[in-house]
Amino acid sequence: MALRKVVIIAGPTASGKSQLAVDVARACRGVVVNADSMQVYPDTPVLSAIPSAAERGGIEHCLYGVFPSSKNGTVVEWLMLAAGEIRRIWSEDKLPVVCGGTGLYIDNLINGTTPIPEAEPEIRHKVAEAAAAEGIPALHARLLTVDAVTADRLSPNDSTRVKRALEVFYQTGVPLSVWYRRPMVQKLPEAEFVTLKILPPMTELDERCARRFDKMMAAGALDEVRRLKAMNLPASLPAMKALGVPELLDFLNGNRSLEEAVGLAKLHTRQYAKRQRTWFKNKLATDVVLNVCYQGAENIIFDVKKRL
RNA sequence: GGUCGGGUAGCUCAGUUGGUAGAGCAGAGGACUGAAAAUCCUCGUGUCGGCGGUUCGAUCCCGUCCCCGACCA
Repeated sequence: MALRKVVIIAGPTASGKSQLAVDVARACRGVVVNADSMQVYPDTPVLSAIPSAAERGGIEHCLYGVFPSSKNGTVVEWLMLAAGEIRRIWSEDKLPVVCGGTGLYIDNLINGTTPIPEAEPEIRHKVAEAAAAEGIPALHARLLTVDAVTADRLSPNDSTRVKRALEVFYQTGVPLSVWYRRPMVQKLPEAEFVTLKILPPMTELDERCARRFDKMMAAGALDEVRRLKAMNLPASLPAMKALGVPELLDFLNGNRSLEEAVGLAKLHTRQYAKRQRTWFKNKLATDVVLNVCYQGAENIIFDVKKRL
């Protein structure tokens, strides 16, 4: 099987990855593929920083806004779509340039996932109800009786993972830790990844996050949230958790001043950037590292190009 | 000017019936395989407003001064 190249561009929010992706794509006959868990939803283009037509500069982009905001998208669904797009791009003799800030998506694309049957909605619902009624530590105690290995690994407060582990057990009758002993399956075994990460110092990111949020406000972020609010979606949906959405909703509902909402949104953006930085710094093997935010640099493009 | 509250970690505050103090937030670092812009873990010495006094010992009690807030003049 011939190896095919995929360029991965990873970095924290506001580090300039979208621009870098376009520049790489332009230099290498590329198509940009979104790897961002929020940019898959179409209703917050401003707040989730989906590249505008001008920013795309005539380069083809895909997987932006592909899920309705009412949907609870998952990594695996994204992986299937991404694998499909990447193969299509190859078939057109072009270079896939995967760009995004969601470490989990990129990690799973490169390293694969363990195939586990999907939990039925009724089971997920039951677990969610139990969590609300009894609290996460109680669920963790229950997990301990059916999957001690996973329970030991997890904090009793880790709602996302404790619920997931229980869902898997209730759905399949097999503990998650047993599933994880099986080999991971790669969605694109024929791919060879060229990985590029942007890791700017936090001081630089801090400034850029704040400035960018001001730009988002000027670009109509508040109207965007007003429209989203009118859709009446449950607050638990991922699309409702995009940075800036909960904060601006609080303002629209009269629960905090606009100034306060903006301040909090900037803070949360910064904290998120920090988490992304940690993931990419420690967990993502990398071919090329850029230690400042990308603002155009030919040598980086050249560096990527010679690895293709 | 008077009375009453307050002045404790970067911020908001708790507390010590006198044995030099602790939460939340912020900050730093970290984890991460099906909601991941999610979720979680670790990290807390600061003249306890200043100066005196009482005491073996004061952030805590007393005096005095300074600052903030409310009310009364």
